[in-house]
Amino acid sequence: MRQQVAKLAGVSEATVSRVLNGVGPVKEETKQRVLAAAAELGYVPSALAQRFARKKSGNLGVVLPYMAKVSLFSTYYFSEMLGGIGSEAQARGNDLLLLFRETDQPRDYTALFQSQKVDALIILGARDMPLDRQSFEELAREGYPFCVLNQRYGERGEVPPFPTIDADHWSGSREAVRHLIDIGCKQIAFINGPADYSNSTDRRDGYLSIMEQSGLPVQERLMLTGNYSRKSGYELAPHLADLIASGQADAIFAANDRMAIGAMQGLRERGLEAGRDYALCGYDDADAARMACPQLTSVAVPFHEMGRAAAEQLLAGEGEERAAALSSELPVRLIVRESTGQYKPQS
Amino acid sequence: MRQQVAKLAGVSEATVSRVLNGVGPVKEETKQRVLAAAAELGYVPSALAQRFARKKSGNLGVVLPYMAKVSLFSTYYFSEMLGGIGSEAQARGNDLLLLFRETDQPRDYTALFQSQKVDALIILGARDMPLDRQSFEELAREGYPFCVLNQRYGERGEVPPFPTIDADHWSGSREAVRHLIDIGCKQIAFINGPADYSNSTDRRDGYLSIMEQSGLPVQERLMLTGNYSRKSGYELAPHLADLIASGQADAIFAANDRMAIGAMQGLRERGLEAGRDYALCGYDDADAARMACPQLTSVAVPFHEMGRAAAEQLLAGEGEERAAALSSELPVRLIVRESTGQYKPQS
DNA sequence: ATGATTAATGTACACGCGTACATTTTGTCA
DNA sequence: TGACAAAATGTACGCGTGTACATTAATCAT
Repeated sequence: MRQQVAKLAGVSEATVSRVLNGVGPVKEETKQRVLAAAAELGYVPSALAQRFARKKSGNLGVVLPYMAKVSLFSTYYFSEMLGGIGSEAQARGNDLLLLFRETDQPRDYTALFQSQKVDALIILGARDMPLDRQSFEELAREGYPFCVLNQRYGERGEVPPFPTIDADHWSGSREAVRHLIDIGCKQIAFINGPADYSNSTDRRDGYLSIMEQSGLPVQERLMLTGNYSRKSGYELAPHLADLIASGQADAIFAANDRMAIGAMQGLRERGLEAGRDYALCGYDDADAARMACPQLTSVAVPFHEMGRAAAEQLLAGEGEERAAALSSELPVRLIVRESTGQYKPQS
Repeated sequence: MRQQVAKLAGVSEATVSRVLNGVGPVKEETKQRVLAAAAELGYVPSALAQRFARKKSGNLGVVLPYMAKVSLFSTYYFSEMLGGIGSEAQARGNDLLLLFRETDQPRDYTALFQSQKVDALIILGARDMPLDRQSFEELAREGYPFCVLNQRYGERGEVPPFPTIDADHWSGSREAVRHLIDIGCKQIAFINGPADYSNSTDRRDGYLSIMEQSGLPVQERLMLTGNYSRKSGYELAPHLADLIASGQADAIFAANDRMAIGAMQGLRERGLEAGRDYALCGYDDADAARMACPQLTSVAVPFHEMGRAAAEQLLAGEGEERAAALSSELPVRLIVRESTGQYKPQS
């Protein structure tokens, strides 16, 4: 096929290749002839052969947990990140390879590189567990380019053991709780997610930090745990209702919007309304926050930008600076809506 | 690398290839020697070279509209389908190649095949527009394996001009409206989406069909149009509020959950509550339906199964039957919840 | 024991590109 | 005009597989 183009243009195959790749010195007139011939014959180079010859797959792999039935994660979360990754990858001429990982059944990431299926890897929905950590350490040891999103390893502030792009959930949590305190709440219940997400521990630390800083006592019975699903928030409602009804809680800060909405629904069944009987703040600012009944005060996380930044960092060419490692913790922003906006605790 | 394995196992490279691919007769003992040698050396075949040699990319392409800022589509919709496609592709050893298409800027689908980037293609979020149609007709003409999801071309009941997998939205719409009629509603407003989705026209036809069948007059002023976004539903609220307040409407059927929720929110601002002052039914049964304030009656669409079926159909090997074309219209199911369940119109 | 059949393995090469290197053409300066 | 550098193009080959075909080893029926 390329041969036919070469013949039609009256040049060698090598020149065809040079023209199509814009490499090496080529006479303008020759270039036009080749281009015309290629168009004439409808020649499209085989990406398979190109990649094989270049020894580059041209693929950016994206690993995401496969949520069979229950979706613990918000689809918002992933589609935002995917969008960011996709736009950057596309701009740089890379394709996106989607890799589902069954939960607790981690894929062999190194094999993805060894088989040259991907040139770089972005991992979503990772947790801080021995198995995950081990995989990532191996990747780092072998020097493969990869990046874990929205998850931190190692202590906050320290230089991470491998590339990650996270958001500043500690500050986000502080801002959320500070807002609750600002509007007069004093007994703030906290629904966190599983501790094997740094997301969860960071939010807990932020909560504890601002509570202490504000001179409010931290009470064990106000610290609850769900699994980031709506249902888990819903199931905590009976307990929360007791706390609120007995005056032991006047606000709820949930580690994500889905749990916040679940709790809200459960509390409504018990006659308690967010924004009236208690203040409620979620996290993530998913579209669900705007769909909720009293619209949800929440913390907006730049998922899209996180994805974009990760892709940029991984696909950055030779010429570009690798200044990414610094800003690997992106800022978040509190969005105040009805679920806290109209609430006034009866001090 | 493969050479080293061959040497270590004391065989030729061809035998290594045979063992690893399980092809041709190989003595058991030889097989074990080769496997041991491969494991010993940590040999992983290059997918790049394999695909090049086999002239198969091993990729199933998935085209989805890139929603820059506004997300007209529910992420639920796409992530469900993606999940279905992914599980089936993974089971068959294919990779998923994600291809974003900027709205109104269609990619050259044939080039994807010509460049051998994909072996088959699934298209999500397509519309019935000249540009889309043209692309698909070309694909069909060239004989490339592809499938359009949740969109129909040609008349209902006719054999489609190219492979599609759709759900029976005509019946879904009928069921939804029939339910509204069953609970006593007589003046049912209908918020539809843009007419260039067969989804929309099918729902409209279903609406008209059941209204007529039930002897209810169809009134122009009750037929509204949004663009499937929450906002578009919200913006119709003033008009809807007038209709309801003046007794000209007692129910709303929205073509998706997001518009339903938008309308519900707008109506709430005007003192009208779904399930109390009017009945409300959405469509899609997205997770948002369960998060909404009165939980939303909706029509569940088997997005996951649609994706799975499409992938199955496209990746079906030689041995398997190609019995898919028949059942290209999957059934949907009405899910009754609070937004209609408790409503009793004052007849 | 011998030929015929089949199993097991080896040899050789194509796949379609990119590119190092060799070669030819063009341009420049004296 | 000739010598030389630079630009333009051609030639040749490697990339790592899969596999058609050739070859050798094993099995079996007679």
